[in-house]
Amino acid sequence: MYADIIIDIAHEKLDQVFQYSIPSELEGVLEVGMEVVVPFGKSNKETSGYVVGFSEDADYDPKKIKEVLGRAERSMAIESRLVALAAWIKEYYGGTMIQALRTVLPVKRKERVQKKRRVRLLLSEEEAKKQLDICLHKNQRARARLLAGLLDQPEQDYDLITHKLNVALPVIRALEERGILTVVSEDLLRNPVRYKQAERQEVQFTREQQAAVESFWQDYSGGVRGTYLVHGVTGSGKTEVYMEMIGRVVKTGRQAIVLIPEIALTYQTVLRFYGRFGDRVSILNSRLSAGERCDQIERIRRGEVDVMIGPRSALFAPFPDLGLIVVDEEHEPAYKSEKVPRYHARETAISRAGMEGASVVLGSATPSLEAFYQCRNGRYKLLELKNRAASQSLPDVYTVDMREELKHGNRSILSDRLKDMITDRLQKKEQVMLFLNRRGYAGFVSCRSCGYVVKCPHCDVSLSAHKNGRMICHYCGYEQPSVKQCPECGSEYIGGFKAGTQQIEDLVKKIFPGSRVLRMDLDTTRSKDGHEKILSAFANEEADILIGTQMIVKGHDFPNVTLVGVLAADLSLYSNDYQSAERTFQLLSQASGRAGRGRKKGEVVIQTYSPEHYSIQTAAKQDYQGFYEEEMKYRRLMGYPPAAQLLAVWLTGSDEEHLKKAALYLKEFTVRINKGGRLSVIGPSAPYVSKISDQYRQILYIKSAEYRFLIEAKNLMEQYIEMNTGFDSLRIQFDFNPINTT
DNA sequence: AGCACGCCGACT
DNA sequence: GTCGGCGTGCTC
Repeated sequence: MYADIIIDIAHEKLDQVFQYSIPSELEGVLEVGMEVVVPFGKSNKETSGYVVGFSEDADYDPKKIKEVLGRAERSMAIESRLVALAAWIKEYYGGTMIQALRTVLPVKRKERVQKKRRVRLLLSEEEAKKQLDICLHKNQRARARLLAGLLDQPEQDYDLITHKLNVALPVIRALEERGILTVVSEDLLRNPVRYKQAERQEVQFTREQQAAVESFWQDYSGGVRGTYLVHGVTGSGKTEVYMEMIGRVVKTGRQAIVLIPEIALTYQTVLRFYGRFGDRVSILNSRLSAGERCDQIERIRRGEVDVMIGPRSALFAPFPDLGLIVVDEEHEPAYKSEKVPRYHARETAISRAGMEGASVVLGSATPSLEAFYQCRNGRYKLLELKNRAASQSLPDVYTVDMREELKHGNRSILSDRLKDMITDRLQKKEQVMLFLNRRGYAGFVSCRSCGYVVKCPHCDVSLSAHKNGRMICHYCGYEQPSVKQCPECGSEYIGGFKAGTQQIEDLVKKIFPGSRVLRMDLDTTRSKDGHEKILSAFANEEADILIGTQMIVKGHDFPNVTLVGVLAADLSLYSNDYQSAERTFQLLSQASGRAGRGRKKGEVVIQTYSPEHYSIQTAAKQDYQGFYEEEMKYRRLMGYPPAAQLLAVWLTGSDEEHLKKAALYLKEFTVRINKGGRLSVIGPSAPYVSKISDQYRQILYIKSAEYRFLIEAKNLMEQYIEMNTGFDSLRIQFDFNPINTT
């Protein structure tokens, strides 16, 4: 029995597992995640490392394997628990242990950055020049380079010098001994987040809010830990509920993490938390510099922080006694990591909470099917907020059948009804949002006359039109030629959707001359703060109409918006993945939630070619349960999550033929290991984007009733890939219950 | 990262 | 020949 140990994740060259034998006194004592001391290198220097696993036999010359010396003196309990979480992530999502550790312990590498080292020249220019001559004379090239560099600029960054001048540590040390230069390390723990005094608004809880808090607190104070789903409509005051729960947990001396999708981390949200918890709140986000982030971690270590707010990565805040993790907007695809390990923050939060005796509170207006499914199973507890807190009423929603518009001879993107309503709002000096639903659009083909969409006969997802005139299913690889006529009604109005936000802007300006129009999409938000500028201009009523893609439906309340128009609601409905209906329901619900956030009542117009589709009908009625029931029927029938579990295996390589062959071999292997028909294998096939910068891609799907069978299959595939050199030139990644974010 | 090894030019 | 500096490669 050997222990697999990682020495130091800070350095890439040590980015591997080292095997050590276990002395008898440590047998049974060592656990995954434990910090140990081992002899390392030629001088057997005592170094600390983490146990990341165990193996029966040696992968290395057994004569050279050394023994673990013992447990680390001041082994930090928090880090051990995070390493254990990394081990769980590796097992659950695939990838290497090092990748998992990097995800979980990003702090380690920053410890050095904190002690920023600088090299300072101690001699005068004259003396230094003399030294430089001596060095040149003695042919000490590295020293000369260093001196010349310092003559240029007497004080420089240590890392900069070692990299740019290509000087190694011994050179610097030698000169330091001679009193020519000195290495200064400054400890810069900068001030924590700029704390602004925010007045705390006293809130009166609604009966629903109160009930949700008490239901949670009754369990928590009674020692019961669990997972809760707060299902609350937009404007129902979910944040207040979280803050009350957190406040009570913090009072017991434990800490809390609040996860939010990165884009939703607005200044306003943070201010509300500051208002309540003062400077015992900290934030982590991508806008903080590496140093600032490191300081926040240090503050956590010193016990100066009770509440950490941040995106996905904030989940790994090293709190000593974590009591609660809140995952707001739990359904957001941003919670799924797009890098290996492709972990899902919701599931990982639940796993961490389980390890540390904490509870988890999920929140959403449109819960993911996964989360609601667990409520139905009784694994999560459902807490409902059905009414808006400020007693605003929910908007009225109308659907417009665009097939009828075509019949009446209106071939424009805007329906007559929407045009009339926009005219009305312009007169009343109220504002309008037009939302073009382009999420997940992947070239599906539909009939504008009857709404028919060409689908894969095996997978029940829409086919993608490719430039070669063929239509392909990206799940199983089924292919057929493009259609010129609708197979259903024979109409020639069949094809892909072509209009973008630019065309809509032009059209709106033409139909409503004199109206002030703002457009928000990737083009107009490219500049720094472009996003914020457009939204605040619209909030200041500098424009009447805001046109945009899904980015306009998130956050920001515009009290004067009384009309929201959803154009082409179908675009996300027929994107070629199994979650398209769920995405559509979420987007339509969110878009509707933007209307009528002020005193005036809001209205929503949904334009669609498929008004009969359940995701559109239930979204119009704001009927989540109805949607859930219908969607689960489809997921059960097709064996998609959460009714079953799905594993995507991505293969990437530069040689297309070799890649395809390897994908087939891997498929055959999975068929061989499929004991008792627990797995069903689909593909391999080319994904919608089948080539990125000359790297071809293939994808293989494996379905199973239970997640653990997929983990088993993943582990066996990893072994198989490791053993067969044919896979060496390829990159293979596992993605459990994949989420399509394109 | 930190250490040893081995190459290569300079000098007793 | 030997000494010392500097690049390179390895660490279970």
